[in-house]
Amino acid sequence: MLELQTIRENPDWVIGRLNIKNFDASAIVGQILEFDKMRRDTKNKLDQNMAEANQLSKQIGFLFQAGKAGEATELKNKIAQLKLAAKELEDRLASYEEGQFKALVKLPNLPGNPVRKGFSAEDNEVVHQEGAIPELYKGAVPHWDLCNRYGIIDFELGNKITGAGFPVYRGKGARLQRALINFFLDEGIKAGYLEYQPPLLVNEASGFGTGQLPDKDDQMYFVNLDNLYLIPTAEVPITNLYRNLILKPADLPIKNVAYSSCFRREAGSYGKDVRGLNRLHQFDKVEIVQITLPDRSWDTLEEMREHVTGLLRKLELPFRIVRLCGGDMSFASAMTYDMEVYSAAQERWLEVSSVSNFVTFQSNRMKLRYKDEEGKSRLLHTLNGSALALPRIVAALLENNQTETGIRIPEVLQSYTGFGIID
RNA sequence: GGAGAGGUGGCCGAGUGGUCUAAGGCGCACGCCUGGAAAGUGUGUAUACUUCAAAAGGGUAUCGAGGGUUCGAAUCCCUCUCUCUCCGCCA
Repeated sequence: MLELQTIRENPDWVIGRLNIKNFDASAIVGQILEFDKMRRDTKNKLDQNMAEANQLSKQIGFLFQAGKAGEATELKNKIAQLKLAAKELEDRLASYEEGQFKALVKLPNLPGNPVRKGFSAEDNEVVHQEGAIPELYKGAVPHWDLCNRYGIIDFELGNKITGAGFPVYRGKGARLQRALINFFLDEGIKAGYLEYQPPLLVNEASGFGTGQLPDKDDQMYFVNLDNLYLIPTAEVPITNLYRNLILKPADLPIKNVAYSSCFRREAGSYGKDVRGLNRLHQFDKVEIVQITLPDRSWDTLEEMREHVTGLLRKLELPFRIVRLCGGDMSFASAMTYDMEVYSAAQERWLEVSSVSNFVTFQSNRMKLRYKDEEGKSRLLHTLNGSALALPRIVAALLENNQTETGIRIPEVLQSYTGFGIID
């Protein structure tokens, strides 16, 4: 949620920035300013009204104590009139506040300075690429065929017990999952992150805090009986740990890492994008989250990008980093780097991580603040990134490392897997 | 699932209709005291909105949430919610 003050002070600038995200904000910004004026006018009237009523009430107390019941009755009538007016003012104030809030949560986050205007993934800017694209032997196949051949991931069994998008990992496939999770967590801890294990279900307030609710609730699984949502990413519970807090600058930065299963309905996806491990309803991910002072967040974004880069290097995967254009960025993000690995048998880049700076967008929703030198409350900045999401890493590892005699496991993982080849 | 007890400031905890502008304690900040520290001692210490050019100051709201009674509610009534204890079930 954007800060009201920003919109109030620079409405045209806000509209201009949102244009980079191809979002026409002029009508909504106009609405917000209109509601703001009415809200403040009404609040002023109501406050004056209540101040008068409060004062009269106090006088009645004294009059009763002094035994002057007659004068007290007179005042009572006066207060009754004030109350009547107050009720009407209160109702109006509430409707203005609601109108303003509803308009405010419709606005996406403003893109940061380096973000370019663009309409789709085509317009994203490749800022880095490294690692040799492997040349596979003749007869190399996509990962879903490999999974089948070596019996390590069973998509059919998942269909049987749950449905499409819920694969079953088996034998060395299961072991590889566990190895990757441990490797990613250990690397996070080495980089100074504190490990957490969050709940996999969250309440509505948490969904709102990180920006999944309202409006994107059709992307989350919902547990009807208890009004809980299955998390689409550990970002949601881990960031919301700090909801409604005022932190001390000395506590910052907060650096957390968490493994969790992630659940996504992925409504509307289809085709080759969803084949095999490319898009799942349930998958595993290690997530890094940072909370920083405002002047640190852009450097922190680069630091997090470096961390993820290091992981991809150690896994010996060819990868590239793209800076998302305005049109491809998420609702809540101010800037996002996508990390993509090359999947040699599918001959395409697969997104395995998204590292974003949300600046104050989430913290404003969560009321996550700190005290500055003057003792004023200010919003903190939140960031997060996948480090890393498993399925597409597994897809790339399987495809890129396949040989005629089996699938080679990268050196760095072998102490975790306990084996060097899948055959 | 059943029964009961609770939710008060950063924390603990008092408060059953008007001086609550929330006692007291702990913690924290800044002083005093001290050679330095501890102890002692003094002062200060919630959030949001709003008013104001700004600062100072002021106003309104907030004692889990929402509604109600009343001139007046932390306090009385209703609904919801969360926590704890016991029973049941159970990894």
